[in-house]
Amino acid sequence: MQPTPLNGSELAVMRAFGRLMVVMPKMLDADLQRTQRMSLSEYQTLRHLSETPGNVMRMSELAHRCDMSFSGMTRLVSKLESLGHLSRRRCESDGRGFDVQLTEAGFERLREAWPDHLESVRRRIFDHLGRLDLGDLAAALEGMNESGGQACHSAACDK
Amino acid sequence: MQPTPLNGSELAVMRAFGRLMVVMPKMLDADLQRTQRMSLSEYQTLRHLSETPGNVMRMSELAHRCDMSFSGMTRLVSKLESLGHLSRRRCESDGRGFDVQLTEAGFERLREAWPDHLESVRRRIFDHLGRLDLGDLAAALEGMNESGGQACHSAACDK
DNA sequence: AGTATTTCCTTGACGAAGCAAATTAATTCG
DNA sequence: CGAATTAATTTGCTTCGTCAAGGAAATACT
Repeated sequence: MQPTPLNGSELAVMRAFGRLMVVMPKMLDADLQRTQRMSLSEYQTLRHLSETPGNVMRMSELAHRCDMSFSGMTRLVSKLESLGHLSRRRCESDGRGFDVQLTEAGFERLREAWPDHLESVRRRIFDHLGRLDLGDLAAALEGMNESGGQACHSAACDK
Repeated sequence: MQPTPLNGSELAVMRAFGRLMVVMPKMLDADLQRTQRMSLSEYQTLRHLSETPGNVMRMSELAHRCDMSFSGMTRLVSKLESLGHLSRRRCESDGRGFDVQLTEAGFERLREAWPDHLESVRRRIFDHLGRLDLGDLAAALEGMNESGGQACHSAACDK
């Protein structure tokens, strides 16, 4: 009672994709760790902050964008705060929340790290796209990301 | 001194890809966990065993194929052994090594799990490929997997 | 106003997986 | 053959990130 079997190419894609999911995050993380002594999640956190107006975001929003649980984000932010890359202060309009603000040092750290990260991404990903159309690929990847049904990790379900 | 900046589509691909690396493994794992009470790495381990002649493999070989460290594989195999999905016995030709053998029960478990996993992969991945050519995609993914420079996690460097 | 509910974040406990060191077996060398 | 070296796993310890529970502020209800 197979739900429609796979043909040759599909099987190849499935295998390669399966492996990629395991290996690619490790490679990108290892590259960043090696060249910049920084983890991929730290990088992503700083990047998201840097891309928001004012470089300030609520914890929840940040966790959401980074696809992490609230608790995971609390821990990561604590670490980045101790490194001086960002600061956390109670939100004025809502005393329950916290505003996370990218510091100048954090911004500097990001500027310092991104060329290496970009090089890593280029070498590990872009250099292998071959004939694939970038627009089609972007659309496909975005579709996958939205395939929702939420893994139920990721922020939404920490509580 | 940017190492060649990204154009629009490239940026979109990079962002989507970055997110996918974080989210997709969680989604596939959560799907399998929900429908089959099994983790993705358990599944992959059983699958690799099932695809080898005789359904036997050395620990190191298995770790290598699953892109896990030796230690991680030792623990995973211990768990699967306690579940009766596989058995481990000293290798005859080399007393240092162990042969891991998929049991009939393990094989059955895999047969039971794969339709759900396939459905999950189909829904999360294949349903979003749009115009992408499967052959080109497979080639690209394989290229990325080989982008080597080993993350240095993954088996090779556990020691 | 006073209590109940909900929201936002933090903390505690835990599991998965990695690295480094330890273990035991095979091999190489003198 | 016995010591030194190399190989295949395992065990100890640490880190990352999740879930479950808790605390404090805001909101809703009476």
